[in-house]
Amino acid sequence: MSQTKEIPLMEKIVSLCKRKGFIFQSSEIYGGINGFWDYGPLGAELKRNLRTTWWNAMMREREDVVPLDATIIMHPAIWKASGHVDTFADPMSTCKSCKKLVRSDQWWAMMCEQPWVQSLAALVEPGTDAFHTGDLLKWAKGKGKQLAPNLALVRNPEITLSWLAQDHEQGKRPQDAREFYLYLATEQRNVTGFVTPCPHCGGELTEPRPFNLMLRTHYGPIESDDNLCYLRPETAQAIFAQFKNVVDSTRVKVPFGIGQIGKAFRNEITPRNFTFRSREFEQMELEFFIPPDEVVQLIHGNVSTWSEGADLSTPQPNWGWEMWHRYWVAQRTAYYAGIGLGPDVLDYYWQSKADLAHYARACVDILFKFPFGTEELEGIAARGDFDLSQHQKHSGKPLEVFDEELRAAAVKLTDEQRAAFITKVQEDWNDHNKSREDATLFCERLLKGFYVPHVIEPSAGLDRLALAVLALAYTEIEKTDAKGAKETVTVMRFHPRIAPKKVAVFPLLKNKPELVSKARGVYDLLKKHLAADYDEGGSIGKRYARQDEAGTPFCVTVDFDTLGERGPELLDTVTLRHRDDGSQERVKISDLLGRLLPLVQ
RNA sequence: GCGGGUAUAGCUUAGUGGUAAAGCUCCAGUCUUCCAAACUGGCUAUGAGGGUUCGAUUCCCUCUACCCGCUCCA
Repeated sequence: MSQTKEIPLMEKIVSLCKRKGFIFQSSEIYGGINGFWDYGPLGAELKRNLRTTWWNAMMREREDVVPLDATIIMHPAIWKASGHVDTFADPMSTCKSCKKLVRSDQWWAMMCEQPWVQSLAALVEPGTDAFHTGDLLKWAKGKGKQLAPNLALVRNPEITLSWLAQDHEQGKRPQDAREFYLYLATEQRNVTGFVTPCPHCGGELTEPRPFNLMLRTHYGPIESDDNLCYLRPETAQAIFAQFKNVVDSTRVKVPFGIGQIGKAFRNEITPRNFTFRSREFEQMELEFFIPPDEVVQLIHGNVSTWSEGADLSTPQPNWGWEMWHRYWVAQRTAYYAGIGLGPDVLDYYWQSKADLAHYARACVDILFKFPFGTEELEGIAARGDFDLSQHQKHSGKPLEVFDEELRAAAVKLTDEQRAAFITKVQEDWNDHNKSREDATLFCERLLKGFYVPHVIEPSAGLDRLALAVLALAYTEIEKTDAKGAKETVTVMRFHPRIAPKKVAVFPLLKNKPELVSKARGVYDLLKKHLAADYDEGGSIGKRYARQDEAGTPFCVTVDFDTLGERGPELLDTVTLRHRDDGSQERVKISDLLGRLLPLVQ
């Protein structure tokens, strides 16, 4: 069979996911539902394994992180405090001409970057809004035609400019540059009112429509505004909301973390790329609480900041936020390497100051090279004390911790040292646009031993990780069969730790009862400790191929040697076959678990 | 939400205004001593709803889902 066209890799992966039971479309028999995906038998195991690796690496194997499992629906005030009610309702406009989507809050910023706006700005006298109608007319017929073809000024310069002239005669002039562009975009002002121009082509933008990205529901049987609530758009906020309870119930001390794995929901505008962006997804989030640098300074007399090559292996008491942030990037990188995602498939994107949310100090995205592009797998943000402070403010409940060392250090300060410390904090905070009052209050509490911890947030998407792992595992091998015909076989090369099934057991032949019962026995032995599979259908080669597609790293075959037919030295030994190179070795049944368990755990 | 494309079995494809074909997969059996063997038999499909028509999988409309762009960033 000659392949007439090359099927894109992503389509092959989607097809395999369905065929083998990794991922199905949600509600498929009813036509499916946009942005929702189900995990089939193999996918459910795969995801569970990934979840477990995160849980173990982030919590079980550490002394300083504890878990939480909070509800999906929480008090709606949480989302007010976190800012999601506001920021997740971005109003958007569509251009009636070029159909592009524009976020209303970014309209002016986009405008300023456009060549047509910049070339127009050159015609307007800086600072005065003074301009020559002749210049504008000339622009409209020349540059404007190329740069902003759908702008009213370009399509119909005389009429458009007449409004400007008319207002001008009456002493009205555009208040600012923004309004100036509204004039230039408006042709029939008496009919349409002012038109907002599309930054891309100058065409007319629709009225902004709200895009609320949170899914809503109501608690209680009667729907009303009083019981409106949201399905959480992230798991993180529950951690902040329960921060105090965790601190009070577990004897944790800063620095420490709270981790959580759970579902989150976002009404994405366009779910896309298979499960990569879906409306219901699972997050694995850690909020790691650290002392503010000011606290570290006071207790230790210095703050360790990051420099190239700094040792990030073991946390130090004098680490500042920057070190902790880098530390978690290193930790997460090591985690990914441990499940097979090495440096060759990962990338990092350090957000620039302009990209950062206003409260964030730094954020790095860990990216994976997906078949459809290099996209985010996890974000690691240094969020300062924004979240806890917001909840402290909105709830009215103190979310500070008390640090005995801190108080002891503060007590030792002389009055001059205290004053100098406070002045220094006020200056530093001023540089970050924070008020002097806030700084003073912060110092007051701090010198008594109280502070609101800062947070480093490694936040990973489980579904994205599952997709990454599927994409990475997918391998096609060209084979030539006995007749010389070429065929392509698929092998899912999962890291053994995350493979859905660890081992499959076969009798060499299914019509020999002795082989079957022996193989069953081996299967019963293994399945108590490993995700194991038993198969006696088809030929031995077919069974290997089936397991290769499922990504099972090991197959065990019971043959006549196992029964001792060729002598006692091979009695109770089996063939252990390795997925990736097809190699085989002879292993005693009693040694199997000892061999396999270390490889898959 | 807007624009473009797609929709036939579990998968990959064929085909037709007159009741859908094939390969692979899957299941059962015969056989088979280690990488999708062979043989026999079997299950399974025109995304949903309307319209035109004597008759629609085929033509038209609507919806849904998927893919590509605008947008988004766990």
